[in-house]
Amino acid sequence: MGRAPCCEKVGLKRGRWTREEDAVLARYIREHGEGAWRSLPKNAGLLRCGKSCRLRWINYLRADLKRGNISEEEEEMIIKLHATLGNRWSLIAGHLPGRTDNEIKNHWNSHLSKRAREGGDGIVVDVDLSKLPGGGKRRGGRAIKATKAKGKDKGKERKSGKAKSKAAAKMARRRKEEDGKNITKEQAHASSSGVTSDGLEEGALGRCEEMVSGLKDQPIPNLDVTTDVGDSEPPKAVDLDELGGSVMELDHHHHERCNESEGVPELADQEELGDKAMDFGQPGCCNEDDGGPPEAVLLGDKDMEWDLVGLDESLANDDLWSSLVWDYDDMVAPCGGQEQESVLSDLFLFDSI
DNA sequence: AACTGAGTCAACCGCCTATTC
DNA sequence: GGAATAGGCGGTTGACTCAGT
Repeated sequence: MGRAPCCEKVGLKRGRWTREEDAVLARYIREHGEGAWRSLPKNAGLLRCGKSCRLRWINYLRADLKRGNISEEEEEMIIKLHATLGNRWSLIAGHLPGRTDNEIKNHWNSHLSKRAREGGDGIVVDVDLSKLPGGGKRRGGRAIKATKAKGKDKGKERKSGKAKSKAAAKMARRRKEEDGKNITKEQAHASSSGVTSDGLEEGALGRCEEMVSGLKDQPIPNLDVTTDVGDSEPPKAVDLDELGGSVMELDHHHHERCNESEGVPELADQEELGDKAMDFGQPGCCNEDDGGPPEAVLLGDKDMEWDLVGLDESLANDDLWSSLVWDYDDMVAPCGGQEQESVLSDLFLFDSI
């Protein structure tokens, strides 16, 4: 009964990851890059499921993670995005630099859901998906990433017609099943206000994502890095132009996950970075206990909070920079966040409705 | 000091889509 | 065209922590 496990689980270790395992995983990914998760444990010598490795990397070891408490600004953003997107945590996380879907999901379930139910502060963008083509729920699935195409079927952005209709039939069946069930108010709201089908993503929400991308393309007004980075500090936008040819010196004295014997990359690939050279300073200093202060990234004489394992990779593939799009100082206007709200409203105005 | 209940969060599970063969 | 595989997602679980009694 039941489906086969995602991988051979006999003899695999489960539960919390040890620091040694973290180090092995981080080093392997630094050397070989992300991907091939299924074969990764074997190749890296880890007694873990590939999925577990992926989760560990994404939720904990990745370079651009922002650790510490979720700030009030971030909470506001989560509430607003959730009102629009529903439980699509990965999408929400995509708009909160340094936060993972798991982290946001946990935070939501532990306190924000209650607060959202009670207070309902923040904007709610109501979108009745039943009025949209294929209004329904998108679950799981691999995000389409051009970079992943690697030359194979690059133009094939969506399913083939047949596969699509097959999946659509499946979804229809599923929706029919769900229609027969009693759903909670919250689920209903999420379903009606944000969750979407493939069709929608090509349409209205797809445009929404385009608008987000559009924002990303906008010149980011200022590089606001501080010397005092508390846990509650909102994420900051980074303008590469501001960096100019400056050297980013990465201080990792307090890196909580880096194994001393492994170290961190000393210098990112100059070709990848152009004139933005990165000096990682003394490699491999950090093997401290959990809970150490956040990482500092020195930009000339300025510090900013960051975690550093694999930062070179993030820089190389632009993921890091492309995710740093929200500048809260700019968005949260003195007049009570109206500007932020207007940005969000703009994001979710569907002219097709 | 011992117990308990609530809160937190890392990790797991099962299902999904995309891609490859 | 269909099966197999890989990877991504949201939901759920359970270990752990901590405040309250």
